[in-house]
Amino acid sequence: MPQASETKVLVVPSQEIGGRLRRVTTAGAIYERLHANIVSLRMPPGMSLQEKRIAEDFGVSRTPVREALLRLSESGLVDIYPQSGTVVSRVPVSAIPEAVVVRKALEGTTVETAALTATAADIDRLDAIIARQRSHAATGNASGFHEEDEAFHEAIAQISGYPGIWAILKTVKVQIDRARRLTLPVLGRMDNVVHEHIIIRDALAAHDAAAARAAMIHHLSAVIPDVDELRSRYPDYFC
Amino acid sequence: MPQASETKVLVVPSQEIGGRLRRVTTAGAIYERLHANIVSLRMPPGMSLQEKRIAEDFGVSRTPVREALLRLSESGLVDIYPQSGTVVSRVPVSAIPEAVVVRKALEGTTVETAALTATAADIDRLDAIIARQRSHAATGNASGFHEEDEAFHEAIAQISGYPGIWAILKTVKVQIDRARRLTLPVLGRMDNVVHEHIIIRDALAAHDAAAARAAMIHHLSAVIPDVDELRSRYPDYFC
DNA sequence: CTGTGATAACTGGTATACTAGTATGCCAAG
DNA sequence: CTTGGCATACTAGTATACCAGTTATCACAG
Repeated sequence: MPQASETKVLVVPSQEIGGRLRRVTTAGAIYERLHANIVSLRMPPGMSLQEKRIAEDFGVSRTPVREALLRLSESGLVDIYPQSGTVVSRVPVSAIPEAVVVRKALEGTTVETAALTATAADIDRLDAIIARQRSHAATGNASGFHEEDEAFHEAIAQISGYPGIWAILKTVKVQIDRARRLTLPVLGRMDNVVHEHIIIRDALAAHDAAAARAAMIHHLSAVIPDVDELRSRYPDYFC
Repeated sequence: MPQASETKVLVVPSQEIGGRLRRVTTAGAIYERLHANIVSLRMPPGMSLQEKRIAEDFGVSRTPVREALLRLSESGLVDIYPQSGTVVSRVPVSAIPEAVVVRKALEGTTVETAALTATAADIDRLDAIIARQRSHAATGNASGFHEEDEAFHEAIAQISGYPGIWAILKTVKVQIDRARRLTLPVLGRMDNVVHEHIIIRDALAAHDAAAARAAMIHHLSAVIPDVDELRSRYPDYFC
């Protein structure tokens, strides 16, 4: 029962320094936690959730828990059946290819634009991310690797001048990430990813929009999880 | 005070027949209403909202109102300042060009794919939509026209086999629509839209993916509101 | 043994009460 | 007249209580 790992009482920092003057809210903190648990599959698809139970685990009332669950349901990570129950959503198999298509369309555009506008400082930023990612690949730090992977793609969106596109991509990526988490991390794949990132970086540095787009499309095509195989191995996790 | 138009008590149908077994919830109904009011600018950007006030107007408690406002804040239509207040969000000017870019990228892809897969029945469906839209243009029915416009673009997403992409587009379109609502409806523009739709339809019928994409990109480029002009005319509505 | 219906034990939805930050305006001190 | 500080009247965030469906159970009739 994965939820048992949440028995510790939630601690909400009274103030968040992060530039924003926005207070960290209990509901938001719970959202973050549940979100992380679902994406990491510690709360697997199909797991039933109860507002009351979660509230007790976190040591808060049902209200903030409820708000967190509502947000998660908007993200498609939980399904709420009124008066009946709430479950961690199964990964909709149809969403996987769709998500890949969206990524190709959107990231193809951002990387193309970024190729035209990238400055030397931008390239330096990408190099720093790639360096960190390479070291994580060397030490087999999968979560750190994934973090820098996201940073790389987000950075390109920012360089392109369309940072809001990354927000869209994050919500789309989530389903892909859940499916990918089921495939055992292939160590060799990490090195490939780094290599593909470097190709993209080089195209950006050379201001070659077409090459950048092609490299990005290729990169995104290489990471499609084999849905059929996953579906047969974890039938309960998909729908 | 636009909110005065909401003094009538909210009526929640006890059951929704719409195929889904999902009960219509008070919070959902309030969300729909507020969403419509914001997009239609009956609640203009910058207007301050209060949970208590809205709850009284609808004749319900604060809870469902609060849930509706939380969903709206996720959609970027309201800004919630904890312990301070809630306002209808200003249209972020930077979001307009970004939204157009997203539409081009995503709809360029869907229309391209749809060109390859469209059946005769699909084309008939588009023709029906176009016919209705033309009649709305003739009678000057702006809201009906807009409805069919959305139906046209949604239909293409469905034909392409990526219906989920339309869900993304809806959330993106909302800011464009708010800005566009400020420009007086140009009657001539409606006829242009119908004409552009027909060009897209013809390309789909001919299974010409490249022409379809080009027609869609052109169509989407033609409807960009003049942000600078709007900004100077309605300074309070943008940020 | 099996199908069926009353019922009890859940679920999430809503209403209300309370807490704790925030903005505002008044008043006094300079 | 300006300005600093404090009292007050807000706001949204959270806790609790209650309501209305849904589902599972189990006794009982066939």
